Amino acid sequence: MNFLDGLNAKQAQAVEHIDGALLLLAGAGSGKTKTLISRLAYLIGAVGIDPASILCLTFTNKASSEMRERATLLLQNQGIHSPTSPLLCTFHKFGLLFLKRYISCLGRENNFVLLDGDDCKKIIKGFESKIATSTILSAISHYKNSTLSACEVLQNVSDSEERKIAKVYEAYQNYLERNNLVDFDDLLYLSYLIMEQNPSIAQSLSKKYSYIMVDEYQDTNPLQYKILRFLTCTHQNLCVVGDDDQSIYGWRGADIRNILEFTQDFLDAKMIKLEQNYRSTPEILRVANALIEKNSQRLGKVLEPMLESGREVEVCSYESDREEMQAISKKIIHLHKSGVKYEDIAILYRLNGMAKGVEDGLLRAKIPYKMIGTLRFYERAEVKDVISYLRLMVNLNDDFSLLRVLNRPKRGFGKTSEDKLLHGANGRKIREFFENERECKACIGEKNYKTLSEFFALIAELNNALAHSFEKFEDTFTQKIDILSSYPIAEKEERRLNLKELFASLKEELNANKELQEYLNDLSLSSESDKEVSNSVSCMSVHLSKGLEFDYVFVIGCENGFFPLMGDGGDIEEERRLGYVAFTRARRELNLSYVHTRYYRGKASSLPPSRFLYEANLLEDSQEIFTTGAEVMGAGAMVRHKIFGVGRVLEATGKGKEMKVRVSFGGNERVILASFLELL
DNA sequence: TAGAAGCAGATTTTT
DNA sequence: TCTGCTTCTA
Repeated sequence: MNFLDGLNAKQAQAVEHIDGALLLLAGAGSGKTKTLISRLAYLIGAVGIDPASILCLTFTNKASSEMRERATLLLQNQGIHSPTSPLLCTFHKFGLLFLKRYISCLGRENNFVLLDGDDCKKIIKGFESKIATSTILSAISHYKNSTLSACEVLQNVSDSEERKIAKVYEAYQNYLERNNLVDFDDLLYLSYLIMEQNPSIAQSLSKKYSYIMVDEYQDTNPLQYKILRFLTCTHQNLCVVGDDDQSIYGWRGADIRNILEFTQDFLDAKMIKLEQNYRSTPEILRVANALIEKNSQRLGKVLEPMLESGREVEVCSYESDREEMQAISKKIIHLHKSGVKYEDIAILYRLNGMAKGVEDGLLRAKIPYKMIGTLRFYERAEVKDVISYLRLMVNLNDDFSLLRVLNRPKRGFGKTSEDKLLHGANGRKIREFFENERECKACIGEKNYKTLSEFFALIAELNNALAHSFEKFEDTFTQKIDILSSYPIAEKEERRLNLKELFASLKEELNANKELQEYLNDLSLSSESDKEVSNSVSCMSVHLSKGLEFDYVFVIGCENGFFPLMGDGGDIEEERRLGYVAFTRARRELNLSYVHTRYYRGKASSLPPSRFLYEANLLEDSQEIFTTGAEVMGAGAMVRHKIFGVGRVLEATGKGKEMKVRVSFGGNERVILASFLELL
């Protein structure tokens, strides 16, 4: 058997570990995915374990499909074909499958509708409150991910705001239950509740899945941890893979203690460290190691370079963000001319707010680029509109979808009428209210009643068309519903393409005999229509870059305050891990830059270089730069700048930290924040 | 009803 | 600076 081919000793050791808990601590670029896939194939192909008893959980669809494809290929190459296959999916998909089967334990029907973040926001807004919906939503999410019910939260509130939020949580959860709706967190939270209330279900599931693997274990939250505990209640065959140094979702409830304490949590758990890095040059790894070493909460590992030496990590400073992008554009063009493909280059930033400047800069330099993560496919308004129609076709009682599209395209049923309708329905379903013809007419008027009636007829017509054929359905839809009518002409073409894509995917799934309802739930679970990046520079937040790699990486905005980001609730260790993730994306060259004046959210800010640059030994003597007595920098004074060298002050404006000076460096004039200069 | 104008608020976001 | 919400006006 050749399942161990091409693996190093540690990787092979992990693959051959069969029974008992295993923590595979896999540093960036250490062949984590390869090892995981080899282990999956090994269990099936070499050990002879029934694939149906293997469960493999990931966080993203991308990760699970990649694993599925590569493991299948590996097994095929070994001539192994099995009638069964392992369950390989995201945590949330697992929750969805679980609820489909067991939600009846909570007295609910299994035709529930899965809500996305937008829908949840709207529901929350319905419960009037002065607190920001985003605050409430993230609090509720946090409660669910900590397995706290509204009731439990209410018993432990300490102030009035918390109490209000808890009340909304209670109302929200009741609402979801009444309407048989489920949010993302519920997929796991309700699954947890069911297993907690029905130990026999947990046990039988644990027996069914006697080998469990979890990818990106450092990102698990307490809820996922508890579910894993249920799934392993009859055995300890849990293999988790992760990197404590790449835990960057603490703010979303991920608990780094899950990975730090794994070997204490699971009996006789073994830990194998993968520290050999096959991705980056020694120069890049030296910098990444130096940075992450400054963290105290870690299991501890050092990335060992396997590649040959390359160029030193470059640190550049510029006067403004605009100049920064100009310089980076120049470098990119230069790289491209020397044969580097655009798709091997990435620009990373800590804040999405910096994306705009990056885009402008690349546009000006005529460099093809791709902004990743700006807007998700299924979050686009026109896509959501169509989805709402589809949802209504499945469930006429879905009032959210109804209210979203009743007046889209415009049917003269505006906010006033909507308010009347809701007020009149008084908690009843709109459909139900509509059926009480006389009462409803009296409430919203003849004209609106007719609109509503025609609307319901339209939904019925769509259903009839779909029953006939998909083509008939698509025809009817496009003819009767002009979704794009209210969008500006400039946007229409792109939106039309999105709809085309949506219809194409729908057709494909329905042809594969999928139910419309099933399609809709899966759609909510799938994030991006990952079009393959070809011939363009990738631009994204550092968070989104996790798991990706590029030959050339530019990390912009390395200013103290932006990266690390300082704000309340800021966690310097997590910021540092974020820096580590950013640095370790690079294979050949890493370029870090900071600027003296950055325009962000319409305001200019002048911040010193990132402390990470000092911690990674890329800059020296932070004190000297920060603490120069700016007050004495009058005209004529001689100063030194880290980058521009020695110059003479021509003019000084502002006071203290805000003080700026105009300096001549050998004839070149620049206006610089005084704190960046050293007085000679 | 629907578009315009005015005003607050704005990390990171795998599902 | 930009978005999304509320209020105002034709």
